[in-house]
Amino acid sequence: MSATPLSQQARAAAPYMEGLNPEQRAAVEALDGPVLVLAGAGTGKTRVLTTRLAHILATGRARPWEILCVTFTNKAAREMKERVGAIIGAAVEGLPWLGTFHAIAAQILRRHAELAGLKSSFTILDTDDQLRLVRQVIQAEGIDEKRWTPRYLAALIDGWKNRGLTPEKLPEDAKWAFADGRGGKLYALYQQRLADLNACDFGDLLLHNITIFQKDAGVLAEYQRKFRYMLVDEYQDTNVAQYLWLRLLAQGTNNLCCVGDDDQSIYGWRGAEVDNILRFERDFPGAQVIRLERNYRSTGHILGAASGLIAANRERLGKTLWTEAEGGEKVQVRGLWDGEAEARFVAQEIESWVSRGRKYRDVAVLVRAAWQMRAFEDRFLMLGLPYKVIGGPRFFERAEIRDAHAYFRLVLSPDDDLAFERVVNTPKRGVGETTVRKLHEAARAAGASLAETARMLVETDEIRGPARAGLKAFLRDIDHWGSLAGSMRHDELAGLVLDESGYTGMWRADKSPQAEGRLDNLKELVRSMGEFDTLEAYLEHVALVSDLDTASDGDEVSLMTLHAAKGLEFPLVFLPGWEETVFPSQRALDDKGAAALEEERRLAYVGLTRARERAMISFTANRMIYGRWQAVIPSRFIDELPPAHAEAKSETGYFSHGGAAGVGEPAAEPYQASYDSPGWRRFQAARAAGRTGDVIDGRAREVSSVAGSGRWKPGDRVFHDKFGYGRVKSAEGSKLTVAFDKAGEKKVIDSFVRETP
DNA sequence: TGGGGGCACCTTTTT
DNA sequence: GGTGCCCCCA
Repeated sequence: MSATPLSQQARAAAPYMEGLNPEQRAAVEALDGPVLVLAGAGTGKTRVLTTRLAHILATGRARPWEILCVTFTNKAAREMKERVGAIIGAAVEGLPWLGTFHAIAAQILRRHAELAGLKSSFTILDTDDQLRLVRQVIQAEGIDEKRWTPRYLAALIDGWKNRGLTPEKLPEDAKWAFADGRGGKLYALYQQRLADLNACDFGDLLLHNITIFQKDAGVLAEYQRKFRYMLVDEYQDTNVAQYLWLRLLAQGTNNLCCVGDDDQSIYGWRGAEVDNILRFERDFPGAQVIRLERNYRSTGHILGAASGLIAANRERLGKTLWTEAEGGEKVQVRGLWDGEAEARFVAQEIESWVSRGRKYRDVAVLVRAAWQMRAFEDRFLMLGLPYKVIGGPRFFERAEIRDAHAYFRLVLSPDDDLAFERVVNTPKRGVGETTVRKLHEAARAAGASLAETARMLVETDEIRGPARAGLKAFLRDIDHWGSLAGSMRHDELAGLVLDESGYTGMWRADKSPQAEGRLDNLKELVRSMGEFDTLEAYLEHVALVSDLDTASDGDEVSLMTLHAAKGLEFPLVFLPGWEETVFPSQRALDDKGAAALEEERRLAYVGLTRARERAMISFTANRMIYGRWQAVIPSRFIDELPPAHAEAKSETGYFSHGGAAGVGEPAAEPYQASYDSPGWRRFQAARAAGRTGDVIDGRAREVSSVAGSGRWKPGDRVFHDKFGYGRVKSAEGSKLTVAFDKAGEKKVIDSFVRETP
């Protein structure tokens, strides 16, 4: 027997390599120099990433603390830790530099805070605190905050930070984006306020890192030496600041491996630059590019439909995904009357799926915007169909949780002005706006914190009456809790603070229906604190994590936005609301034009590629948006689906028989339309001619959408989803009176469509 | 100071 | 349609 080649021996010695395809193996073994792994949807990206990490460790190329591994979400970081741990069987605690961009940047910043003008105990502000601070800066400058809103400035500052721009580096023209050229000054003032508070916002974590690295060559060199291998997940979603940060660090060993998919870049509106991934080979000369193109997730038709769709994008590197699971079901496209009909349809399909022995948990409904969820929730609740909303209101962003955190922050540092301001009058202590303004002014004059200032003023006659008593009690409480901090378990202390402050009492006295839920949340909060060693550790955690783990493994349908669905997969996926203005979102198109359209298309691509076995797209003719009826036309993305992989079906007859926006005789029998059916062609023709139906909101003051007021004449024949056929009796202003054939009664209705002759 | 009524607003949201 | 916010009044 001939000797086994060495390479094969090495592979045999590495069981974790078992089952990898050649591309995946190449991505794991390309260890020298920059590497870009273009990993299409469902091609085993996480597997490659974790195996690569294990491989680096197993071959002794680096020790655990010499690897930097960055993800975007805590969930991804956690999953990675678990999977690496499972492969190498070692204590994954030994991977201290595996985490999110922000967590790692915070870790580095705490070590060198003084180089950024902070103390290492700095607090990390959330968006709410950030907004309040921006408002204060605007007010202090005497700028009209109606005309120039804090929200807008906060968004600008965020954008600048995402692009790695400190106030000093801000280009002249950028300053003109706010308050007649005062944008730059306000930005600088905001940064000064942050420094005074020993605080930073999310954007600062990376920005300060970059500043430190650029200012102090010694510190940079330390990290460049330390990180012998660098791995980055979801590279297509990095922003300029993250790119700069990575590039600075990578200049040491140059062993940077980025994994991503340009076709799944969907966070451009948050500052992500697809350009980073498109430019990789130029940014990192000598880079290897490895494509993972074998898809293990979806059927051939689903993959074909998704690939056909994404091919319409110009800005992409290009991949050809393939699968051995050829065939399967074509992607189905359904036209429906309105959102209610769509929800009925989806629910019915789910029930029939389950009646065939499948699970609710195998199903996901993916919407473009959160408001679309309501119609589905209503229907699911009515039917008792089990579902869960993923990524709903965030636990740590709820008012009661943030109030509680403010109390905890005060216990640790009474000089935390933002926390002080937040809860000084919650519950009511008679300390109103006037008193707080007085404190602010005095604090500014004295260069002291609000708490310090309050201590002084309550001893004078500046503050009198209930405000004085309230403040005194508040300060006394803070001191009292602070003195307990050393000697008590922090979760017990937390419960005590919430009780003694009267905060839980406030909610107990509240008779509104939400109050009970808020009390539950507070209880859950105190419970979850027990999982941390100290109050400080807990607060650091919540600052960098957006939500509690709500890992429920119940048998429930998942309802979420397309954004929230990235990284997930389901046997059956519903993609409702594929209508122009909804998806692609008109708002996005208005803001950013062609680039936004490509991003919307990528979002559609992400949606489709979540499906393993079956994908169902639907659209409606009438959509209620913000209480307004709108006539809508099918999304252009539907036209871009290759007919070889998608088919249009209709059982309602709305669009298959439709003249305009699906108005017409309901089909006598379930009607199966294909892509070139007469009904589909009529529908397209009506759409091309702009005849999309006239829609009236019976209660609105004016006729909405394409409907022209006064275009209705007595005798017009109309069709309504609920009431069937009818004739217009009178049309005065926006009020229409219609007699329906079936019911034979006159009635003003919410919406209907005029039949096209 | 605080509550109630009127009114503008309204995408997506990894940290 | 629903909600958060502002203003006005008690």
